[in-house]
Amino acid sequence: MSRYSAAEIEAKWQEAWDKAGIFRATHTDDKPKYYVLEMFPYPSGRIHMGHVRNYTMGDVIARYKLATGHNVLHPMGWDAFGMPAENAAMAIGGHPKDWTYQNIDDMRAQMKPLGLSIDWSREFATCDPEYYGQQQALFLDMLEKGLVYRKNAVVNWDPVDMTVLANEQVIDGKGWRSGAEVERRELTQWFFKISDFSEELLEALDGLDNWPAKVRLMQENWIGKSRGIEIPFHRTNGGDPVLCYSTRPDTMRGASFIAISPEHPLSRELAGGNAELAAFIAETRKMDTTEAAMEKAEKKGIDTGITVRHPVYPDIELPVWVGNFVLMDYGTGAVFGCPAHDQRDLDFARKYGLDVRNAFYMPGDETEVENDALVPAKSEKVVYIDHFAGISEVTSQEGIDATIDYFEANDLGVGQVKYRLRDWGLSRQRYWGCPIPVVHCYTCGVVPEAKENLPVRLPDDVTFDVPGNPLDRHPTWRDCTCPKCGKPAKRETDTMDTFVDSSWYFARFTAPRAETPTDMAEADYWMNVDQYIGGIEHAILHLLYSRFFARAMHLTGHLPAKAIEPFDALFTQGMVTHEIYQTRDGNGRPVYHLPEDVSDGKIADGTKVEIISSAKMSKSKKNVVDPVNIISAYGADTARWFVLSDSPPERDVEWTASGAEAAYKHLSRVWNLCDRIGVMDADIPGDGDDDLLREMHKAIRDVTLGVESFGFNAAIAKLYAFTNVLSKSQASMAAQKQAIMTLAQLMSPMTPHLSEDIWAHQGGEGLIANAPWPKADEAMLVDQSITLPIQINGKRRAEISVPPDMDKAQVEKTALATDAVQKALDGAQPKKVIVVPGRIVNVVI
RNA sequence: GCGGGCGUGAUGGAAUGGUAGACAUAUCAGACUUAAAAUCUGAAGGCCUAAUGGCCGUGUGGGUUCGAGUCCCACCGCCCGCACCA
Repeated sequence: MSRYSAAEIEAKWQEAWDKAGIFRATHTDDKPKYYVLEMFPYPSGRIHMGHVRNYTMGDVIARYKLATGHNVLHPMGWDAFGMPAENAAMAIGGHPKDWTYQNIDDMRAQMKPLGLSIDWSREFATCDPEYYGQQQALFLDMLEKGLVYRKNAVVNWDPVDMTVLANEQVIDGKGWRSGAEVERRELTQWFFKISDFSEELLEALDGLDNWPAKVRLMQENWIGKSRGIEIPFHRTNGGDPVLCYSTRPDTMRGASFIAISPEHPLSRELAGGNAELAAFIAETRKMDTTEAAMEKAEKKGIDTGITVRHPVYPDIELPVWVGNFVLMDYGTGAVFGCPAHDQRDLDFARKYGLDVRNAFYMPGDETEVENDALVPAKSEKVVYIDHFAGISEVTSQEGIDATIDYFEANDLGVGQVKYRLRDWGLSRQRYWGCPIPVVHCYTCGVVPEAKENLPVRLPDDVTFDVPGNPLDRHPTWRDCTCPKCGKPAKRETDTMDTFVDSSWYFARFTAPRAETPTDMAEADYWMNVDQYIGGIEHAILHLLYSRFFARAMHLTGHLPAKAIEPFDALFTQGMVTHEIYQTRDGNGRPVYHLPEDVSDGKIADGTKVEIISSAKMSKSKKNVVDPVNIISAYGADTARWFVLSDSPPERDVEWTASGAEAAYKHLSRVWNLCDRIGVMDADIPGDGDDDLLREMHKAIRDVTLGVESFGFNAAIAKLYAFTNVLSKSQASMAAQKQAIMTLAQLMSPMTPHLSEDIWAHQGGEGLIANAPWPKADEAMLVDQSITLPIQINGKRRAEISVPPDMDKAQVEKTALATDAVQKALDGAQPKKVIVVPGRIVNVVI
């Protein structure tokens, strides 16, 4: 008897698939196409279990679709630009390009043994000039269509390193390397006009039926449509009115101050003659640029001394403050504060001694607001106090609408629909990204690079020994000639946000070697992505940007109209987690240990480790398991089987050594089962063939349903159960052979190598990867009899065994005749009997 | 702070509003073995009971329903995103 040797069979079948070329995707019209895509990886150097889980899920779908007669496109590439390559160059020397391509080679080598059904002939990296050159062409087309423009925007500036910092490089308001206080600095930068598409991106969410509802909701909130009003507040002693935007104009009666952003033109103007104000504005510049930091920071303000008149209660004068919590990017950069109905405004008012005035009460409760703002739901009824539009007890929503109508009718303001969504700033002051293909001509100004000069290649001869962007100090690259007038010009030294690279790669996969960004015939055939799979962390930015890009590519003639929503179905998978093992050093600081260095809860020197509950695998906590080690110990099929079992795909899965071991044992059991069935006589008449085949058809039904609905864990549980039935079965060899071959087929999307081997062993024809998916026989799914639980007042008290097709009246009669029901009734009549056919009987007494 | 999600045995989890705990891990018992490992068989939510059986039980509190893990409301805890991380 042979033993299950994963290493041997996996290499063998991977070679067989390669030789047969069955995963090569070609455009043919005799089969329906199916495009399955997993979010491509950043080439950090090693694959991790999260990748294994993501690609295994995609592979299950791809292989299942192949077996169900589809022409499958399942590509893979590399999201290869980004900061880590530059950080590595700074930390350990070398060149970002060498580092990146080496990592890609390493990761491809680690990925191949997984046996994924990927068409490697379509592979590319976003840092290939062939890719980013096409991206530059796209950029120029978008520029021509007016989808790109320049404006000033704020960045995190490290005054010591003299460089722009990403948000993640700002720790507690300080630069991660220099430790210097980070400042906000304005630079002229390139923007995509995604805000022009706010309404469309919002409305189209409705059609994305196969996206998780939570992702659609998150995008809806991100776009943040609101109906409000712009109200000019006239200054009491002259000057331009202060234009405020509000979504709650119904609270106007409670307005007690105006707050403007530190970046508001009026703030800047006043700062000129007001040292205290100038200092305050300078202080707010030392806040980092993240929204979370802004929101969490203490709300501070300074009185400008200016006052404005309330538009409907002219005796009320409101002070104008500069507030660090007012965003210049949203609305008009100025708001009126209504402390009674907004907690933030209330805190601000209490801090600075400003008035608090209710605009409404709750019906029957005329208490003035003290410490808790009164913020009822918009659908709740409130009683407005002395409202100028004459309304009294209505919902807040009706109050808002009535107020806007009144303001518009009396020329006091203009109703406005606004979106929270801001334009997408794509400029990055970094080397390792796609160069923005424009030049700054000393004569003509900003001039797009000529298309025949693309790609604008990154120069290779750069160093990272001095801070800042190497492109900025590279004279031969930076200095160029103007494509328009031929006179001297300076190349744009900013590169593109890496989100640009990942916003259209799915389209490029349809024709990865095309001389234009896409080949319309191929894009028309392969688009859309039928199933997209990736992490929930991309729910907003990457997916929203891709939706915008698909529209932009349609407008510039690079995608057909049907592809403006590029992802038909989206699945967001959970993370792979692991326990954290730590000991303490002499100073009591934690020291982390790799799982492979811990046995029996101890490290090599015998010290006991503290176990911290499972968290996302991360290098810093050392709670990582290297897939390469797992594959060499147990094989790819075990790794694939385990990451799919136990947890539902959308939830986190905890990697445990015992779980991996169990997966391996199970696959060995299946292998041994196949071996046994192979060696016994095929003619032994058996017992219970019908029972075994009935279970087999149920397994076909359940596993098919599981694979189609991303219930991989449930499908695997069913496969365990069916294997248990088969291993105990006394059925004839013919029936057992049929059962094991079907089992191999049902397992083949998850454990393709083992399944091929069983298939070959049992004399199956060709490759199992090409074999048509089994179909469940309806007639075999019906049981001879079913067990119905009998409830009395909703509690289970008995059960009856009845034929599945017994009619309701007969079921009721049988149920009422049981001892438990008779005893409970004690001669009385039941109040009600509920019979749910095939499910349950409930007797209400 | 804002937006989104999750919460079920010792553990991971299963359950179209219809028998809560499928399947697996860990545990315990038995078989095989000189022994161990491996393998195979079986037990098992908690409490009470000799047993039959009963009571309790899906983060907490309330509600809808003949019936709630599932739907609604409030609260608690944990996780993710917040626009220059990918």
